[in-house]
Amino acid sequence: MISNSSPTAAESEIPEEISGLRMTRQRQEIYRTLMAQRNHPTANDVFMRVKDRLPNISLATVYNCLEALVQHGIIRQVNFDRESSRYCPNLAEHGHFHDESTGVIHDVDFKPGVNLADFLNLPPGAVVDDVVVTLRGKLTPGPSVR
Amino acid sequence: MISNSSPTAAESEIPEEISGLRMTRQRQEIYRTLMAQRNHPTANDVFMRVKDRLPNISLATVYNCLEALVQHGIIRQVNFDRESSRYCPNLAEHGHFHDESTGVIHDVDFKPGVNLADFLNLPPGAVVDDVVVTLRGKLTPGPSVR
DNA sequence: ACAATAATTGGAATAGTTCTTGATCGAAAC
DNA sequence: GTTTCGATCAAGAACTATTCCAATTATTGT
Repeated sequence: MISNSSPTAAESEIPEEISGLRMTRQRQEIYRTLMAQRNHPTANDVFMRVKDRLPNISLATVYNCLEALVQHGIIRQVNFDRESSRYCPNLAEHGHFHDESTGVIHDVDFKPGVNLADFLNLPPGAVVDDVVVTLRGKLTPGPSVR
Repeated sequence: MISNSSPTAAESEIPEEISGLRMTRQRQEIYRTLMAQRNHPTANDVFMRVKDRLPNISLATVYNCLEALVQHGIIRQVNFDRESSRYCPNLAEHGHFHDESTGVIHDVDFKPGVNLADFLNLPPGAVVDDVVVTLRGKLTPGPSVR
């Protein structure tokens, strides 16, 4: 559901400037591209998609813009093992499930109210700033209820 | 505790052959190296450490051996973002906490009896083969009780 | 509009890892 | 004991994703 769904009008709103980040044409188009097709594209995927609207953009700029957006908390960078980084405009804290049959990456939300310490034996004194949860497996068709 | 602790005698036992993997001198030494200092070394770290005993080993062989050991489930490969892969002889399912102040990586065990579905809204029909949990943060000294 | 600052480009550079090739090793057959 | 054959090893080349660099261009404040 979440992965690859179309953005709502509200989600597509691109602020003129966010906490000191200049919203240049390139950054806008890259952000728009991520929102339009939320299937966790790589930098190169974004590069190819955004060329439609910005034929002169360079891959370096795509990397620069993606990093700027990540730094300002507007998008998230997602890594699977040592594969190319992927980018995701879902800002809610969430994990990812990589379906090995189709290659599709699904967002996985945390159940509300759960705490890290509920299921992990953290080292004493650990203050956690960032949590990454990545799952790999298969999505069985299963009996679809309708 | 777990991270960087010395191995017990039992843990150091290196089987002659495991599920079709020939335990060559190089693979033995690399495995021994991982067990001796369990602080999640990179391939290059392993390369440098193992040169003491195998002065002629090549980095390519270290990569080959590490991959062979990973493929046969004898060690685990752990990745942090796009940094170099690190290798870990702790086979128990566990996550990692990366202490940003010291750079030390601590193993983090799952609490016994917890289930993925207890804290994640998995997509329906998902069969999870592999779970990666990575935490980033700081280890505050805290009031040490003694 | 103008100066100052920041972003973009295209190509070169880098780092980590994988690939290729020929040499070597080891187990089993002869 | 020698031969055979596949697996492993070493060295370096190649590859890929990403970053860096220097020159150009865009954006913002005055």
